[in-house]
Amino acid sequence: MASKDESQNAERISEAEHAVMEVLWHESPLSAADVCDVVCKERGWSIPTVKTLLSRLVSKGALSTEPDGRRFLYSPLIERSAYVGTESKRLVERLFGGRAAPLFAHLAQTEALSADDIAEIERLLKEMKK
Amino acid sequence: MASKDESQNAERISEAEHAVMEVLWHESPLSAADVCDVVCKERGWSIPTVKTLLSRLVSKGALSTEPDGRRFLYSPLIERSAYVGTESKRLVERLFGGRAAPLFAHLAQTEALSADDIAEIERLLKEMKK
DNA sequence: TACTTTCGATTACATCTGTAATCTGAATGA
DNA sequence: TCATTCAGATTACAGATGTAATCGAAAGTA
Repeated sequence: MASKDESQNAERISEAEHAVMEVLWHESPLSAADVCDVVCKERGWSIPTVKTLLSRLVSKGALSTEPDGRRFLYSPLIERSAYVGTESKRLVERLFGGRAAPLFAHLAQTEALSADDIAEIERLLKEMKK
Repeated sequence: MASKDESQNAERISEAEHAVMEVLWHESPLSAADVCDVVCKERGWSIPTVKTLLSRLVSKGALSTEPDGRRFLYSPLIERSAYVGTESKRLVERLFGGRAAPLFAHLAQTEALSADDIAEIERLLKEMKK
C-alpha cells in the first residue's frame, strides 16, 4: 500500500521553488519577508510570488511551518543533499543511461571542467581508494 | 538584431519531447509511425501524442522535416551533444554553483559511481594530462 | 466514382509553473 | 473603538506540458 512514502515523496520541486529552497537551506527558519529580502531583488519577484511558492512547497511537503506571532517561519523538511541527489540522478539517468562516466567525459570534452575541478576530482578519487 | 539565433536557439525541450529526440538521434530520418514504434509501447503513448510532440519540436526548431510521399520524415536539427551539454550545464549551474567537482563529489558520496565509472574517469583523467 | 484508410493540422483540455492581485482576519496605533 | 496595516489564504491567469480527439485532404481500393 505504501507506494507513496510521505517523507521521501519527491513531489517534483520546480525551478522557482528551488530558488526558495536554496534560501532556506542556507538559513532557516525564515519568514516569507526574510526570504523575499534574499531573492526578490535578484529574481524580480514580489512578495506575493514568494508566498505562493512557499505555500506550494508546504503542500508538497518540502517545507515545515512554525508560527511566530502572527506570521510563519519556514524550514526545509527535505535535505539539500537529497534534492541534489535526486536531480543529479535524474539527469544522469535521462541523458547518460544512468552512467556517470559519460557525464564526466562530456564535461571534460566541453571543457566544463576547470583545472581546479580536475585537481579536486583526482583528490577525491585518491580518497576513495583508501 | 540577431538576438535570437535560429539554429542554436535553445527553445527548451521538454522531457517528453526529449524522448522523441532520443529516438531520432539514434536513427533518422523517421516517420511519425516509426518513432511511435520505438516509444509508444514503452511510454504508453498513442500516435497522436507522438505527432503532437513532433510538431512542437519542429516549431521549436529542433527537428527538420522532409516530405516522403504523403507523409513526413523527421530528422534532428540540433545535435545530441549540444542538448546534453546545455542540460548538464544547467544542472551544474543550478545545483553546484557551476562547479563540476561538487557534482562529482556528490555522485561519489552517494555511491552513484560504479567501479567501472571510476576506472573510466581515471582513464579520462590520464588521457587529459597528455 | 464512392468508400475507406492514412496523414498532417487543428483543437482540446487538465496540470503544472511563473507571477501576481485580492480577500480576510488579526494586530496595532490613534 | 475604529481605521490602518500586515500576514496568510484564496483566486487569477497566461504559457508550457502531457496526452489526446477530431477534422480535412490525399491516396488507395472496390
